[in-house]
Amino acid sequence: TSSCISTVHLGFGITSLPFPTSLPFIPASHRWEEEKKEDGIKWMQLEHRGPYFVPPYEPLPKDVQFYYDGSSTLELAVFFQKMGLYSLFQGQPLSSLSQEMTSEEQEIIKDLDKCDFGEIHKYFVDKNEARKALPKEEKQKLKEEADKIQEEYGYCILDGHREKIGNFKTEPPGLFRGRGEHPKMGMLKKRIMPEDVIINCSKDSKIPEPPEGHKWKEVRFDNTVTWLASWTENIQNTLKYIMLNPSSKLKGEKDWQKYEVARRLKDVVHTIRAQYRKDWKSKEIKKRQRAVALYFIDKLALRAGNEKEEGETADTVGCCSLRVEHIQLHPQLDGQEHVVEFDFLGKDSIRYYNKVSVEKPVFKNLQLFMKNKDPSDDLFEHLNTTFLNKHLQDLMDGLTAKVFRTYNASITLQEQLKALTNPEDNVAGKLLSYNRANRAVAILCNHQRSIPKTFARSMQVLQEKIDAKKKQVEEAQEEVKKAEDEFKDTKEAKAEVNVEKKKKLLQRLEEQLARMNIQATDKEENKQIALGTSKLNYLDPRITVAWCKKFGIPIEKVYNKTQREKFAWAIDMAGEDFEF
DNA sequence: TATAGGACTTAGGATTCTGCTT
DNA sequence: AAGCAGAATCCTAAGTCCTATA
Repeated sequence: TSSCISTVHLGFGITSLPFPTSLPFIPASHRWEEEKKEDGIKWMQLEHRGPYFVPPYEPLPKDVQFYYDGSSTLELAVFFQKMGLYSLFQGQPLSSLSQEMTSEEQEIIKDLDKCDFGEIHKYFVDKNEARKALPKEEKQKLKEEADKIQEEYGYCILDGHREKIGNFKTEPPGLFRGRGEHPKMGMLKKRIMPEDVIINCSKDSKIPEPPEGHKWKEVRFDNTVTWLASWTENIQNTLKYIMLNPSSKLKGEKDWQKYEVARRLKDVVHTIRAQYRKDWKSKEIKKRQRAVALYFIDKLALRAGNEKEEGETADTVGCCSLRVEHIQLHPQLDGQEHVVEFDFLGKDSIRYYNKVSVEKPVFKNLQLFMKNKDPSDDLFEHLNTTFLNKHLQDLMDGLTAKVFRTYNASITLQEQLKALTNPEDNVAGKLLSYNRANRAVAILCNHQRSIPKTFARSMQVLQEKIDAKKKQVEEAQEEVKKAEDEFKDTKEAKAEVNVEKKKKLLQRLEEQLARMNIQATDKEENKQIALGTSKLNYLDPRITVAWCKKFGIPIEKVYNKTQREKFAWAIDMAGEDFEF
């Protein structure tokens, strides 16, 4: 049941949603008039230039050779070294690659260890160096050329407005790099040709021209979807799309709608929690499994966990697809009762590791679900995301498993901001509180990043600065003492002034040291946590906007240009008393 | 009811840019 | 001018959830 978009003229062109928001929206400007759209209709006019095709393969100069015991050059060899994947394939069979080689090549190339990419590698390293060393004017020229492409292909017209496109370039051919232990790692991703591409636009628009001598696979006029072009990629045989940038009205509206659904969950979440607690004792095992899974999704912000085709992707799971081997039960652990230890790979093969004390019925149910099962058996064998989401839909219109993540993330930010922000703090102190609130959410959602390569070094630099500052503080302390002694001896006014002066200096240095220590703590706490994902996808931007307004923080301190563009709707809409 | 296909959001890593220090 | 670190941006994989079909 998709929501119908009705028409109310809102400031920067966001049409209103079918459900009311708690705050009146005061239009900042009337940029355009909207026509009412029917249910499921996404646009009335769509015009664009089609995708920008990445430059064709450039053969290597004759003197740059790929060697295999003897010698031969092929495009594949270039991908190999260019993507730095060679080492991943050493000692492995060439099965996925052999289909890309000519039979002649297959006859020759049997063993990757005998492949010599040295010259090709050097060629690209040199080329890269040369590019970096280019004079300023040359670099400027390249920049202008890129800007021109962006200008020509990077925008479309949607319902009379020029909108930025998110990804207007076709993906270049290369070796597929999946995340984690991906069975298709290293397969050749084919070049996208115009003949592969479906164009979507409006009938009466200027239909994009395919590149000289080529044809589109199809041109269609489907205004029930938002994509501009699509093609099927050859690795997983799935569709890829060209879509609008998050700054666009279409995406902004959708984003707003997402948070409104999450806010509606806020009103009923207590009922839902009462319901699943009741269901823990249901006679039907299926209901019990659903209730325990929902508890995890709510409490731990786990993803739904759809089934995946085995052997096609890395072995990762979400809530419904958890297996017995992914949890361990501890009746007692570290002074806590009913502890569940989670250890599994989630989206992007990011490890989820957590020890959680759960309510007793949950623990008992888990023991029941695990009884007489192998480690590789499903924990919730009667459950899947369809069944769970159907149930959620009955509990609230538009409710699905992922709404809990949005809801819990946003409500956590709001609560944490309330708890952590000290009105007496300066801007830097308040921003630290904001980051901490943001971090609480990132931890909840398990948004991780690899520790930056430069982390240890930059931490060391900071530590050295702290040590130096400590020394300064100590010296200043001695200075104060010296000055005090002198004053005691002489009782001169000049000496008294000096004491005050030294004390002030000491105080300033101590403050600087405290700030540095905070910075170091912040850095350390943040090294493995990615704040960006929650900020961009889970936190209702109106909470942030309201917080900024309330405490006089300039919005640029928390949102960069791109983020301000994406959240333009919220910046216009939210007052300081906005409540999620 | 199961499955496949389709459309869309969410995700972390790689690359590029920026602004500072040396 | 070069070198660097951190921020911003780009890239595209990997999820969710819906609909159509058998």
